[in-house]
Amino acid sequence: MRIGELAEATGTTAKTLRFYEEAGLLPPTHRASNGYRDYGPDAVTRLDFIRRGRAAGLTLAQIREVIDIRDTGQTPCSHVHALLTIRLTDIDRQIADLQGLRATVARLRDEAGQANPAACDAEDVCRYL
Amino acid sequence: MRIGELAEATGTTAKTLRFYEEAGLLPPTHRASNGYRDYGPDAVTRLDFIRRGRAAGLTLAQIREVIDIRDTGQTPCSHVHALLTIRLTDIDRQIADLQGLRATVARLRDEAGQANPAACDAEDVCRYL
DNA sequence: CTGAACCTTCCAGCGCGGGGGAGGGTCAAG
DNA sequence: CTTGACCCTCCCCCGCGCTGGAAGGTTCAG
Repeated sequence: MRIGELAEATGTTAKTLRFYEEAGLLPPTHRASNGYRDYGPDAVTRLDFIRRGRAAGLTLAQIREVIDIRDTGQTPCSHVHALLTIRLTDIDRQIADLQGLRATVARLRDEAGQANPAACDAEDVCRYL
Repeated sequence: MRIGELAEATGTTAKTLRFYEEAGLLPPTHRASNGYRDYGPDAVTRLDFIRRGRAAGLTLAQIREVIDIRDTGQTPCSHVHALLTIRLTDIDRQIADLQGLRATVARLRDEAGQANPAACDAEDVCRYL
């Protein structure tokens, strides 16, 4: 299949597919005699894999890591497990950070009171922040 | 005070201060006869304001908005209130997104099982993702 | 024959918040 | 007199994940 068909089949764009190839996420594929890229059906599988990784919040670099391991013939499962564990820790930290931030912002806002310009003093400062 | 002193006093760098001036967050300041920037003590106040805004997750553009309102002589309080309300909504959405993502990633990881290479098939896919 | 819809490469830019380093002036101490 | 610590402007670069556009080749329908 050609790049446009693959793009449509996987819900992405030809631009992105060329970018993925450049980034090492898709192997350089066979070219037809006219120079057009010619993809087999496994390209769809690989792109689905990439899409799922993205949806799990993995970076392209992390996904490429997994692909590289697999391409050396190893089973990347334990690596994926470790990656997802790290990702979970990250997410938990982000949630905790955001919850702390939420409390701070809520406090600042509630101290303000919507129509209380007196809380702004004459200096270069708004006491809300 | 000179730019390096101001940087040290506010826990930032001279580079960043020049960048803030360029971005309209710091007013172009008085220059000494040798061309060096010469800051008064209110620069520290303004930088603290900027730092607090950053800590609340506001973008430089949002902080500049507030500063611009204040610099036209108005009290930016109700604007700040609105800004923080929007920011709260954003944070809540981010937290919800992350909690959904956390559930997804945790499920993927727990399906994997740390030492279960059988979950990797021979195709270009790891069933964990 | 012409036009549209594909494809190719290469180069540029976004948004965000700066950082690196070149190439040069200035100033005080030793 | 020199050394070192500052300061100045200028322009380019980072990560991240693409996206847009120019300039050209190919293929197919009408």
